[in-house]
Order: sequence, then structure tokens, then C-alpha cells
Amino acid sequence: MRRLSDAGMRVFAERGYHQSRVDDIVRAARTSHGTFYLYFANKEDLLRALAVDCAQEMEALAAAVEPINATEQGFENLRDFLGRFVTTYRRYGVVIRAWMEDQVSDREVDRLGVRAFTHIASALGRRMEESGVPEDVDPTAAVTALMALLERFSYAVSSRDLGFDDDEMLTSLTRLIHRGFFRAAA
Amino acid sequence: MRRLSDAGMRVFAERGYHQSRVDDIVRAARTSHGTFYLYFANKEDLLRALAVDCAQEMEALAAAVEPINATEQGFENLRDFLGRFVTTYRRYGVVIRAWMEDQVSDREVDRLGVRAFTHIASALGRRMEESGVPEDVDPTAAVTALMALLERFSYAVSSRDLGFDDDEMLTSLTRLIHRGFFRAAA
Amino acid sequence: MRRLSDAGMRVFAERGYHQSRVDDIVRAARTSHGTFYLYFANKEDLLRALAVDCAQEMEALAAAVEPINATEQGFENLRDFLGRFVTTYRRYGVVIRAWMEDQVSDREVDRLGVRAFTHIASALGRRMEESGVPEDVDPTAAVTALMALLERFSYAVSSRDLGFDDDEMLTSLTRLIHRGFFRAAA
Amino acid sequence: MRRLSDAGMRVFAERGYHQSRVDDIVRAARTSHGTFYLYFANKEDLLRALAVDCAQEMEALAAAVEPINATEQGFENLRDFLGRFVTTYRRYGVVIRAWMEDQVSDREVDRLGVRAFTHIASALGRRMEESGVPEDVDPTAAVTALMALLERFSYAVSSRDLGFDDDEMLTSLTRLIHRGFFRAAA
DNA sequence: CATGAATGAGTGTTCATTCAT
DNA sequence: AATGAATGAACACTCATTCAT
Repeated sequence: MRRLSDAGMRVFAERGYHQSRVDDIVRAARTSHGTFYLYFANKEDLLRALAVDCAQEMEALAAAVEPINATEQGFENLRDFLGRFVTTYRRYGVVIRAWMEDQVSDREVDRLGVRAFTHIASALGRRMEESGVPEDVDPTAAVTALMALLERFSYAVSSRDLGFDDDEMLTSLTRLIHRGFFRAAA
Repeated sequence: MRRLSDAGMRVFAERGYHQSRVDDIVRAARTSHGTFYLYFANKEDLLRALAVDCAQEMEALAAAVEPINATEQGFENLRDFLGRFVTTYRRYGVVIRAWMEDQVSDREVDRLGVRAFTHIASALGRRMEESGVPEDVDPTAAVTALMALLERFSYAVSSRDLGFDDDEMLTSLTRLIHRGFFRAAA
Repeated sequence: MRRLSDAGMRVFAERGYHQSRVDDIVRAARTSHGTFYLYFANKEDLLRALAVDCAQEMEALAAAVEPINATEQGFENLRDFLGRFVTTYRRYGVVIRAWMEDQVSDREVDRLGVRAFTHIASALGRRMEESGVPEDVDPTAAVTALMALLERFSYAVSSRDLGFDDDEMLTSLTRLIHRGFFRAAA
Repeated sequence: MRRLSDAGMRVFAERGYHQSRVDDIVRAARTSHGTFYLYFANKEDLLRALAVDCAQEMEALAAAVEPINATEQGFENLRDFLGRFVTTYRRYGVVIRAWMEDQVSDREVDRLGVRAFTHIASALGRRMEESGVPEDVDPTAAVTALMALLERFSYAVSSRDLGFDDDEMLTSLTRLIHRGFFRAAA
């Protein structure tokens, strides 16, 4: 079962959810079709299972957001969060994209995605408020923008081989976000 | 042919590229399957045609980016650009997403997308340089982040019914970007 | 479409509904799978279509039942009816059996079968009343028995190669039924 | 093994032979797939085993048919036989139907069915001869009709919830058959 | 004796594409 | 140019059967 969901993640990541054939997954897991349907009701069910895992990690992430203020510590906290977000995204990218664009008819997958992102959005929103958001920016717009930036930037660095690993990029991203969204009041 | 590509855009937008059936498009255009294949080699070819249009508009957009500096005019120029970008995205969203995530095997579609986005990215990058980017931020990271923000925010406001029309959100977005990416040197 | 439903009837008759593969039908009709699904939503839908035809013929049969009394004419009327019933059964046997035993989840097929048989049963019931049923026999039991005899006898003569064609058997059956169910009061 | 064949009978009765999954049977018997194939070569083999039991009971029934003449005792004998037949049918209906319509490729099942029914048919045939069949009815037709009536009527009362238990129906059926098939000479 | 995870051939169904009219 | 009936390769999913434990 683990072999199958791992294979699923790999194959989904490679070809995208809809382009992935059950046969591909089964072959990647070195099992049979029968085994696949022993553990998952259907292809969508596998995505749902992955979505559950992903949502869990995302919500753990949301719960662990430390205060992000103008201090050095605040910067480090943001950096930590961003690093962990990108790492998680690297693993679960396909799932996240599957729920962002609603490629899947299953409402459950959607629900999980919305919930996970809402958790993160509100955690970040709270930190923004604490740090004092500028009054001339609509808070909804700010959170939307931040989430958009987060999600898409993660995609960009995880799909192309931008050398994200050397932390240079993470630091730059942290600076941009820290300045643009959190130190505004400073 | 125009009827077909219009229908294609509508249907793609509604269901996504891969979920769209040639039959849906043909029915939306009130034509026959035969006619479809008279004008397009296959389904992907229609997407390619739409991608050409989209790339054209995007490159026009890139060419028209006015200086974005700390002045009131710079702010207005950015605001103009963002508004036009979101509007274009609203129309061509599916196409753009089809090339961002490479949902399509056709290399041509990819090429068009990369080129269009590169044009915009470099136009913005040049404006950022002019406005004086902070030295502690990697330029590539900054451009990547800005493009990510742009693309995904546009998606967010065009898919959900965030009342983007009242310009409130556009103004907020402009402020965030102006502050975060362009006024850094100020 | 006619070719397909004819082929369907042949194949169903040969192997039974559930044992018939769409592929068998398609091959028998010398067409392709695609064509099958062009005219029928699925395998069950073909059965439903056949059931509609069958029900129609059965109800026509029911409507045409002439008085069955102790006279020579009554005997002839019964004989006519029985002959026509057996003939119809010969053509539609599979369909009828599919609805008698509810081999099919489709409620519509059931409904058609129940309705058709009810029509015949009540037509015959009415004729039995006219001819004066014996008071010591429950009318429901009589009709049930008659329908049972009709249905199963038809099956017996249509499946095995009992030489039913020489009318000998039809005459015998008519005599038995005339005597047992209709001349009781005489 | 007993648990399995009992479960088989129950499941077959509920869903019909072809619609029954080995898994259903195994679950109903609270055993495992492995155990099933320990006792039966395959699904059909279970049906064959049940058919053996059924054929045995049917032949016992055939052997015990008492004279059916115009006397009160003859009537009672017929009534007894019919009651027992219906009871047996109630238990083994699925098996019987499986062999009547040849739903099963196994020739053995067929053979058992034909033999059992032939036994009953000839026992009844002999009784009919004794009671003096009318000369204008073909004996084969008469026996065929009687068997048809028997089989299908039993099915009707065992599947639908016709209140057969109150013996009313059994009495009516007995009267019809006694009159129609056995008292003809009277 | 018993288990149940694993198998894979087989089946229903979809849909992009073709081509005779 | 336009049509739409026909095609068949491709795919998701099922289930009888096996076999290592």
C-alpha cells in the first residue's frame, strides 16, 4: 500500500494526475492492477489518500507558524516557515495543484485543500496583523497575494531546476516577503 | 474557424483542457467534428492556436510596460500593467495554465509560454533594476517571485468570485508590489 | 442500429444476457464498439430497448384476446392466442426471462415486464371470469398458474427442439388449458 | 464445507448464480477464499455439489408419488406431492433455474437436472396414464405442460410474497391440476 | 487445515480521429 | 466546404483463482 501511494506520487508528479494511467502507477510500484484496487477504490481514491497526508502536513505547518515581526528572530521564523513550506510542496506538489485547480470531481479532495490552505492563510494573516499591516492595503488582497506567491513560487522552484538548495533563493524570498508583507508598518 | 477557437476557449475555461471533449467544443461552436479537423490538426493544435494569440497579447503587454519608479506616475504605470495583465489572464487563463504546468506534450505550446513569460519577466526585471533593487535580494529570485505572484493572484481572482472589478483589490495589489519589489531602494 | 439490436437478440438468446459480451454483439453485427455506444448508452440499455419492443407486442397480444368460451369458436380463439404467444416468446424469450427473474438492476426493464404480463394476465383473467371459473379455485391462483404454464411451456418448446411447428402440440396445449382453466363450469 | 454450501445456497438465492461473487459466499460463510478452493474446485463446482443434493431430493420426490386418481385419496396424494415439490423448489430454486436455462457451461449440472426432472415427469406421466388421459391430447405435450406449470408456479410463489403458506393456494393449484391433467377421463 | 494478499486476464466504456457523402 | 456516422485503440475496473505463510 505504501509502495502504491509512493508510486502514485511519483507518477502523478511526472505526468500530472489526469495523464497518469493506473497501469503506470502499478508498474512503478511493481504490482498488479488487482492489488491497486485492493487498497484504493479507484484512481481518485489514491489522490484523496495523498491529499489527506498532504493536508495533515500543511495544517501542522500552519500550527507551527511563529511570530513574524521586524526583529531578527521574526525574520528567522518566516524563513523557517517558508523553507518548510517549499519542502512540503516539493513532495506534494501534484496533490496541491490537483486541488487548486479543481481537476478532480471529488469534493472531498477540494475540501481538504481549501481547509489546509485556509489554515495557513489565517495563520499568516494573524501574523501580518500583529506586525501591523499598512492601512492602505486590503487584508484579503494581502493574504491572497501572499498565498499566491507562496504556492506558485514553490511550484517554480520545485519543477524547474532552479538551484534552490543553496538557500540563497530562500533567503531572497524571505527578504521580499518580510519587507513586502510584514515590515510594512516599520 | 473563429467560432471554433472561441468555443474552444470557452469550453477549455469551463472544464480545463484535458477534461474538454472535442465533442463539447464542436457542440459549443454549433459545427461538426469534420469541420473541426478541417481547421485544426487535432485537439492540441487548437490549444496551440490559442497559445499563439495569448503569447501575442502577452508580448504586447511586455512591450508596453512603462517605467515603474517611486513617483506617483510609476505607481500608476504599475497599476495599469497589472490591470491589463489580470484582464488578459482572465481571458487566456486555461491556455496559460496549460503551458505553465506542462499539461501538453506539444513542445511548441511550451515554447510560446516560456517566451511570453520571459518577455514579461525581463521587462519587469529591467524596471526593477531601474528602480534600484536592494542588493541583498537575488534578482532571479525577485523576478521569479513577482511572476509567481502575478500568475497565481490572477488565477485566484479570476476563478473565485473575488470582487476584483471594483478596483479595490487591484489597488491593494499594486501597493504591495510597488512597495515590495520596486520601491526597495527608496 | 437495427443490425445491433438484432445481433443483440441473437447473442442474448444464445448465451444469456449476462454471459453476452458487448464484443460478441458487436462482432455479430459486424460493427465496432464505438458504434454500439453511439446507439445505446450501455449493455443494459440495449436490453431495455428490446424490452420495449417486446412489451409492445405483448400488450398488443393482450388487447387482442377474443372471448374464450365453451364453443368451438372459443377454442379457436384460445388456440390463436396461444400460438401467437408462443411465437412472440420464441422471438423475445431472453428478454422475457431477463425480466421474469430479475437479472437486471434496471428497474425500467422490470416495470415493462410486469406491466406486459399484468396486461395479459388480466385479459385472460377476464376471459376466465366470463367462462365461469369454478368457485373452489382461488382466482389469483388460477391466473398465476395459467401464466406460469404459458411462460414456461413457451420456453420449453422454444429452447429444445420439440417439434412444435406441426401444430400438434399447440392443439394439445389448447385442449389442456381450455379444459383446465376455461370450461371448468361446463 | 457445510457452512460453505449453505452460504452458497443463500447467496445464490439472493443474487442469482452469475451475480454471486465467491467473495460474497466466503463472507457469508465467515471463511476465507483459500478455504473455498480447498473444498471446491471452483465456483461452478459448488453449484454442481448443490445440484447433486437437489437432484437427490427431486428423485426421492419422484419415487414417492402415490397414485393420483379421481378419488379423494388421489386428490390428497397430488396435494401432498405438490406441497413437497414447492417446498423443495423453495430451497433449491436457484439450482433448478441454473439447470433449466443452461446458465452454466458444466454439462454435469445439466445432466443432473434433466435426469431429476425426467424422473418426476415420468412418474407423473405414469400416474396420468393410470388415471386415463384423454386421447386427444399428446402425452408429451401434457407432461411438458405439467412440468412447466409446476416449475414456474413454484418459482412464482417462492419469489414473490404470495401468501402461499396458508395452503389456500396449494389447494387451488391441486384442484386445477387434478381436474386438468388427471380427471380428464372422469 | 486455514488464511487472505496478490494476481492478471477479461470486460464495459470513452473519445480523438477519419472519410464517404 | 461541411457533415456526422463509424472506428478502434486505450483505459478503468472486476473477480475467479493461486500460493506463500
